Amino acid sequence: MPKTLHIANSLTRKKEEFKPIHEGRVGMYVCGPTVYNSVHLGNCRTFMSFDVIYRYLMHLGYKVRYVRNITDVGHLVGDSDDHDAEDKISKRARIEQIEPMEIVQKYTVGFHEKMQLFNCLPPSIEPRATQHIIEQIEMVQQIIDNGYGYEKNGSVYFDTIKFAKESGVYGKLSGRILDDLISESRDNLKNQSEKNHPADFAIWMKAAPEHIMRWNSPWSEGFPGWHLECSAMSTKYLGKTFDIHGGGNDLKFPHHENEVAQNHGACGCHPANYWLHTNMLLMNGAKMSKSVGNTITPDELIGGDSHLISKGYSPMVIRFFNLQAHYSSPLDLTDEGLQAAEKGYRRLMEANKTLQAFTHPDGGSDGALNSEIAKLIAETEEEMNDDFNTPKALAKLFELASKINGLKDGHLDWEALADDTLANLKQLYQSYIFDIFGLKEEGESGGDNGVLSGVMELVIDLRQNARANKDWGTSDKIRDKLNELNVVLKDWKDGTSWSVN
RNA sequence: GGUCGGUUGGCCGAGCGGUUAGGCAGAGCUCUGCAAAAGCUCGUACAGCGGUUCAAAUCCGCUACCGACCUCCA
Repeated sequence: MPKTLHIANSLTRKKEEFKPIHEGRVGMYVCGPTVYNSVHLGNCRTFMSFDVIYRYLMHLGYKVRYVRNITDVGHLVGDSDDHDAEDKISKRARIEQIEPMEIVQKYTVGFHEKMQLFNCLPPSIEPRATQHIIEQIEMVQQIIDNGYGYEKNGSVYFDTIKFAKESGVYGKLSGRILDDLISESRDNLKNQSEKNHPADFAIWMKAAPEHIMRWNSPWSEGFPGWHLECSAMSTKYLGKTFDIHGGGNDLKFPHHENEVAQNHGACGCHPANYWLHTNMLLMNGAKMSKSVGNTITPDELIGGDSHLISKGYSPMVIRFFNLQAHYSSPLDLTDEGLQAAEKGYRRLMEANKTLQAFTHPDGGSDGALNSEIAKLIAETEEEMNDDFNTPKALAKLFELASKINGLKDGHLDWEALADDTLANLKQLYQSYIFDIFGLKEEGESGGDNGVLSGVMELVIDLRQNARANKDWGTSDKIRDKLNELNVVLKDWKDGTSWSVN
């Protein structure tokens, strides 16, 4: 387990020590959503994963500039380089019979709501493609000037084959083999319209007459290619070369590969030192897709409004569920798995409440328990340094939960625990659960001015009297009735605690 | 078809050469008026077949399944 942060770099396919370009600072770019529809649950997983990465980098003391774009133009339906292909936003606008920018607004707002629900921190900058048309046009020009772009009938294409041959870079990220790309031409050269080669891709597209979203450019009235926005905006806000580029692994090809090509083509340098790819969210063993019939929206998952699940799961349970798997592994969403996560989440939160309420009876000494706990604390940190291993770090927190419960239970001896170890443990739990994992307490009404707790104190007191008189009828009635109201009573040796479910 | 990756106990999911992952579920016990919670103990694993090694879930080969990408996708 490493003492310093190590990251699995998709570019090199190796785990490497993380070294930022500028000491103490990190620039991170993550491909955001195309806002033509409600957010896909898979999007949420990716952004939750990067949220934890963002939070952990800050925890390590880095000043992080986290850029996550909003794609609001250029993403086409179907064949991406076909003039008749429709822009995703435009298409939706036509269906809903409103302006494209109304679509963008509507689904951007919806996206932000979901991000907030899942407790994802907003990125430092959230640039939109339509706000950076000028930068994109400039980049197209640079690519042309450097000999990697060519214009045909108002559209501009990236000369992939030329770039691939000259740079030796193309295909590195996604593991494509250059020969395969080149030989592709024999198969479908015939039906290519304007491109010199099927592997070439549009960086500027001339708009068909009926195309609504269009801007003036030196080549035509048109719109930028999808891959271009990320190159242009990452360069603008993070520089020509920055630290981390992230996204779902389904973007590796062609999106990220083409992004790399564009950056090289424009400025002759590699955009990011470390590439991170999150893996897919599966539903009952397969990637969610409409044809398989295993899709579920965030709202349906939370509301329990789907035949795929037996009940609704809260956003924090879903977040916890996500933390139990490594970001680079596929995660299978199942009803049983979610139920397990729900209980695990509660157990962890309960342990934290117990822990934070601890006061050390007497300054303990350095016993076996002390070193055991100190070791687990250190290991938690090291697990996160190992490529953000949240499931492993979480496992350590659970091992610590046993210790916490043991102390509360009287099973473990306070004498064997030193004051500063307890303080460290409190600090660890607090920062991991809330700051790094981004979990939070749920179902807390708040703002009742302590009325509820006052009432509960009274009720528990009355019930305590009944119990003292062995009036089990009354005491059980109170407990049962409260249970119906989702208030759970637990009788401990030294009193009764309550919580709202 | 091509290219990657995966196959771990009832379920989810870590580990990637020697050591308990963890969560959930299950069994027994302790505590308790009962319950809940908690604690203690326990069981069932590394797809199959070969190989390398003192030692393999972990490395290599083959086979069988599964998935992703190759076309829009987080």
